[in-house]
Amino acid sequence: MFADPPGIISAEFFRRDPLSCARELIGTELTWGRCAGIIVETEAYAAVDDEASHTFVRPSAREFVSKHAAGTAYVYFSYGAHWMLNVLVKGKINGFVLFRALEPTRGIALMKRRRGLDDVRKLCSGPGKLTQAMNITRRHHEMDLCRDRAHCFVWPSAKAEAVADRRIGITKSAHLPWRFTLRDSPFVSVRAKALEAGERRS
DNA sequence: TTCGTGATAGAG
DNA sequence: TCTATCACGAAG
Repeated sequence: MFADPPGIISAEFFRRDPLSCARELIGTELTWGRCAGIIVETEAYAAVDDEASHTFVRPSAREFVSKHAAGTAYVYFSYGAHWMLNVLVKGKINGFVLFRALEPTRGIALMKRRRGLDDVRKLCSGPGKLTQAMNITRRHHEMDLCRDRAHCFVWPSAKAEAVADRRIGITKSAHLPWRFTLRDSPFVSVRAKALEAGERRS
C-alpha cells in the first residue's frame, strides 16, 4: 500500500505500475469540478506487451506516454459517441488506468441532468457514462490530475476492499485479471466474476 | 441480441 | 481515398 493519505493523491502515486494504481484507486474519490464520486471500478493497461492497450497499435498513444508525466489525463473518443478517461502511470511499468464506474457523491442533481436519468446507480456505471455525467471531454486531455484541486483524486477515510477479475469490453488480452471493483458495490458496470471458486461470495 | 457512431491508422 | 477496428451504450 502506498502511504500518502489523507488528502489529495500526489503524482508520486502514479510513478509506479498500472496494477497497483488501479487497485489502490478503488475507494478513492474523484473530484471533477462541482461533481465527485467514489471510484468503484478501474482497469489497468500496460504500455508494452498489452494488446488491448492503445499503445499497442497507436503511435500517438506511445508518444503520449513518452511526452507526459505520471498523473496526466489521457482522454479519448470512442465508438463515435463516448469519451473515456484514463490516467497515465509512469514508473516501474508504464501504462494507464481506465476509470469505468463511480458512486456519485457530489453534484448528483447536475449529473442527473447531464445523463437525463434519475437512477443514481446508473449515472456513472460505465466508462462512457461517467464522462457524460461529469462532462469530461477532449478539453481535459493532457490535464495534470495531481495539481488542480478541482480535478484530482482524494484518499478515502477508510480502506476499501478491491476485488480483481477479468477486464471487460475488449477483444484482446481480456483474460488478464486487471479489472478492479469495490466489493459488493451496486454502482459498478458489470458485477465481478469470481476468478476462482474460493473467491466467490454471495 | 442488434446497431449507430467517428477518430485513428495502415494499406493501396 | 478506402476500410478495419474499437477499452460503448441504448433499445428491444
